[in-house]
Amino acid sequence: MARTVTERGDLLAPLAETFREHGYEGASLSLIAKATGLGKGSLYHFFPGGKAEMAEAVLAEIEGWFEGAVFRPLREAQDPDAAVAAMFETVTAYFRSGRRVCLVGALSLSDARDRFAAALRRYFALWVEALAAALVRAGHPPDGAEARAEEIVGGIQGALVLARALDRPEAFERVLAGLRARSRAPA
Amino acid sequence: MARTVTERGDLLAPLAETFREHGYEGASLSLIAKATGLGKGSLYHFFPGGKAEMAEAVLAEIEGWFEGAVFRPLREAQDPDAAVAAMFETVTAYFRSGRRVCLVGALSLSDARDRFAAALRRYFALWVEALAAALVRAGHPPDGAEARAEEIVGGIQGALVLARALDRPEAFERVLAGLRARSRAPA
DNA sequence: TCAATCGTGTACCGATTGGTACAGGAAGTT
DNA sequence: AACTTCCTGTACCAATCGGTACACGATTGA
Repeated sequence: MARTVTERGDLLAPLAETFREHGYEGASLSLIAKATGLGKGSLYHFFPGGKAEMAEAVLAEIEGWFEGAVFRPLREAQDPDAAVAAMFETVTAYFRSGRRVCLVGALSLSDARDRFAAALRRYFALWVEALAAALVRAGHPPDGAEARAEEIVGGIQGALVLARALDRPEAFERVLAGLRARSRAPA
Repeated sequence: MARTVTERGDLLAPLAETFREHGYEGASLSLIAKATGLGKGSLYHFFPGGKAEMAEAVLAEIEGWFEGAVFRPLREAQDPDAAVAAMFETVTAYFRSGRRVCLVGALSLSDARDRFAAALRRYFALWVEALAAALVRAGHPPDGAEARAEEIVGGIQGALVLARALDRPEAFERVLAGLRARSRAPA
């Protein structure tokens, strides 16, 4: 049979997109096979644990991407306010202005939440923690910083829900603009 | 065979809970049968359209409940600021302080979004519209009112995502308290 | 009392699910 | 050239999916 020498890493992107579009339960193996162009044999070769292992791998890759592109800059940037601004830009691009679903958020509301509870919690905990630290360094009062960070991270997730339900991507950008304005350092 | 004379309306509550817990795809007919205590024969007697008709009925009932308990009070209350406060209390109770999922929001992120697009859009559009009207009557500047309403409704949805992912219901109440504070009439 | 209607459970349908088994070809090693 | 490892597609599995058919019992009205 033909051999294409696929790398496991190359599968993560189409896998993620399939899970985003159809959810965990809805992403059937035949859909996954179509998206990756691989048969079941190859899929089970790379992911012996089946669908669950595929989803775990995707979640790990997402967390890694956010760690490098969002969380670490928030924690370490020299100008924390600029880092917060960059976060909004990065997130807007990542979610395609509200047209793309957050897989972590979608899984959190779904049936599969319990199965991936640890990964889901870690993703949001890291985000809130990093953002709260940046807000404090930018001059926000420390005691309210975590609550404010939760509000912003939650607000982004809610904006995705709203934009998708209303089928109006501009609502996403508008809500994010409001969140950004309010995250500026207070006078 | 035994006849229990079930009413169609009595089925909506267990149906809604099943869809909330397992999503649309995940709510199998056997789960639904167990939750309602009815066999397939009875279910298809009340809902000839099958699962899709059950979900439509549940969404219609949810919209009706929110119309009476949330949307109309926002539109018609004599004290609009008190109506906004009441909305936060009603919503907190309805979502069991973040332990209960918003079915409309969850469906919006799921595979089933396209199928129920009209109902999902209407629910959120009604909510944003009613809230924006209340904010204006409470003294908020009219040009930013819809954006602010979107931010609040989205914020509630995001708080549900966050509380569920973090498995920390108090995060829901904390975010809602912040939203409430910011929805007060400006000086 | 008899017939019609309404609810109901069970059996069944084809299709699809996630997962396994395996044969076999391509590439690399010796 | 023989051998091994890796990757691949196909065939197959039991289980479950949403949905249909239908027969039976209870209720109701005449």
